[in-house]
Amino acid sequence: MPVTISDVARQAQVSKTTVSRVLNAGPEVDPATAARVREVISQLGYVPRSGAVQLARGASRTIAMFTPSVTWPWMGEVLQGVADTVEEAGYGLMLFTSGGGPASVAHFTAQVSARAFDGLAVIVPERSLPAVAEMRRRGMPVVLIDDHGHRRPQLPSVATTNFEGGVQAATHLATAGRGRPLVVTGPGRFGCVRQRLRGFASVLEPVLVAEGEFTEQAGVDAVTRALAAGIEVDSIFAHNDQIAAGALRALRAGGRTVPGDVAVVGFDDLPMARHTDPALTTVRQPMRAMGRAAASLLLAGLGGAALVDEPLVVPTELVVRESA
Amino acid sequence: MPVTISDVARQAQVSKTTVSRVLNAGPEVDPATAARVREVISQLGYVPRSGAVQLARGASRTIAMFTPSVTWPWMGEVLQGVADTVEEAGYGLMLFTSGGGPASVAHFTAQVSARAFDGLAVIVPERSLPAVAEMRRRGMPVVLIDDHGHRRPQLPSVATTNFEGGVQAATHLATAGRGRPLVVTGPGRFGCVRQRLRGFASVLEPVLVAEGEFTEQAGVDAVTRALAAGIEVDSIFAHNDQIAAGALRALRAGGRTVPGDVAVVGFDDLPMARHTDPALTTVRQPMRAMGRAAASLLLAGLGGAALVDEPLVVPTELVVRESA
DNA sequence: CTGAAAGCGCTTACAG
DNA sequence: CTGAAAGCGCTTACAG
Repeated sequence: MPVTISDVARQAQVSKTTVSRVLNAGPEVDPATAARVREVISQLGYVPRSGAVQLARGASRTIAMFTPSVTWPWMGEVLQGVADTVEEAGYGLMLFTSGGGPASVAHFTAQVSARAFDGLAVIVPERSLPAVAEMRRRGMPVVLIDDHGHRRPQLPSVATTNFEGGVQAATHLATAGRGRPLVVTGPGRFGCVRQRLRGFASVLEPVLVAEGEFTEQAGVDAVTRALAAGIEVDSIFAHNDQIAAGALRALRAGGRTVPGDVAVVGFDDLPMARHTDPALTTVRQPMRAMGRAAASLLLAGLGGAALVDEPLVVPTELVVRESA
Repeated sequence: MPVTISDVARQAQVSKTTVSRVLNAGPEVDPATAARVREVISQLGYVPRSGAVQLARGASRTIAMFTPSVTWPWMGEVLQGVADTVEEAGYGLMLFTSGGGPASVAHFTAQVSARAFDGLAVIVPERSLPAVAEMRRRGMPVVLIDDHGHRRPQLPSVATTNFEGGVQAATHLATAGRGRPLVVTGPGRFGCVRQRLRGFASVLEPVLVAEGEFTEQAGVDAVTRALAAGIEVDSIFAHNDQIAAGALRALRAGGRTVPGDVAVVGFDDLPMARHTDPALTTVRQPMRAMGRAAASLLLAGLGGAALVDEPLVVPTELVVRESA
């Protein structure tokens, strides 16, 4: 029942070859013939079966995104950036998650082997990095979306300006006359943490540093401890918005006003940053733009462009709200 | 270079038919033969090309999710639920967005016609509902994820208990001795709004009602207005967490304590609900479970089960935190 | 400019 | 239990 290329050919009184040619804008077809074929195509509502095209061409015009989880606060933005770009190119997008453990990874790996897609955008997979590198080695075009400031010389990637983000935060604070900052960082093993700190310190010194997890509780703890120790600071640079939210809470509990007594700057610009009280001034990570960039890079690679291992860097941007 | 079924057949000294049979657990194959074939398969690392299988079988073992946007606060949860379920079934998942307007919808529609996937999970598409109904009519299995309490008798769907959610909020408040509630609703055209309100009022009466958008600003406005009018309430039921966040802010600005003077209950349980101050007590919409249910329904439908139009209902759940 | 034919890599009656 | 052959719906040299 579904219409095939043969139906179109018959109806238009040409060969399947010719139909295929007008479909794919192939070598010149007689304009009149082409018009007739196009007429029949739209009349019959013909759309080539993607499975057939895929088999004949050896390519699926589909790319995949592979990520540990899709529930992370900023993941929607990345995904939307990838989805928009992929769609504009007329490609399909497959989504895979590694959160289910080895079974998930195996499922994904099988789809790679099955050639279900032509290229792959990956959010730093920690554990499964070797697996991804292996896929690349076997010829699967890959680009990493690097949210942790890791350097992966062996893979093309898109990253953001963590050092510069630290500079932006510090400059804003310094301009406002703040000179006694506390920096509440994430775990030091992350490249982004070291870079943000170095950037910040390059503008504002000396800085007090408290290292912790990337959680709200860590922010509460660090600030509560500082207050208890009698350490008086006039500003806080939190390495992500959750830490900043915790800092806000601890400051309020400690009777400090924000930004009156203490100015607070976060990092990421999660959706929740607008909902804290006061609304958070923060260094925005351009997650959607990174998603777009990754997809563009990948698409360009599929189009024949060389995929270089030098990371493509999308800049951070300071978003000024009420907390600083 | 990539290994095909022919390679396996040759190496195992059987026909492609036999290889296919062990691959698909077809009619009994001699155990010894099967073992030998399996041996060769794993030795060669053979995985059937998905495009070829798709063409030969007329099915892609892939389902699609179609949604206006992937950046909505709870969308990650839905998507994760769908992704997990689909993965467990060994299916692939394609993702499409309608946010790009007509071009997006056209892109998606083309993929439907191209039979790029076997079934479809859809987040209420508002505008494009007719298009989706049309797809269903043409034989594409569809299940709706109904986040707005609409009734779509013509399509299978999964929904949640909006009425019961209202009951849960009211019961919690009533139990705590609150008797003068203000309900800040979303737009009355949404079924979920009417149901939540009716559920609430069935327990706690009379209720003051303020209707507005589903935004934080709407919450600020409604509560600010009420306070200015000298209306004294001891509790607020907000129809989503953003409204609740606005209410919290307005209450603080008005010098009221929460939950001391006024208890506040939200709806949704967005990630931000833990980060408000005080943390929000709210009626949790089981978005991940709804995603799982939708995918399960769809998969069952592909397996031959009848897809009934009666909505599958996943219950809400009250999450008690600090605000009430 | 156009077409016949082979081929992409599987699955599936049909025979045996 | 096993295989030869046709078929799924396209694309792509190769001829003309």
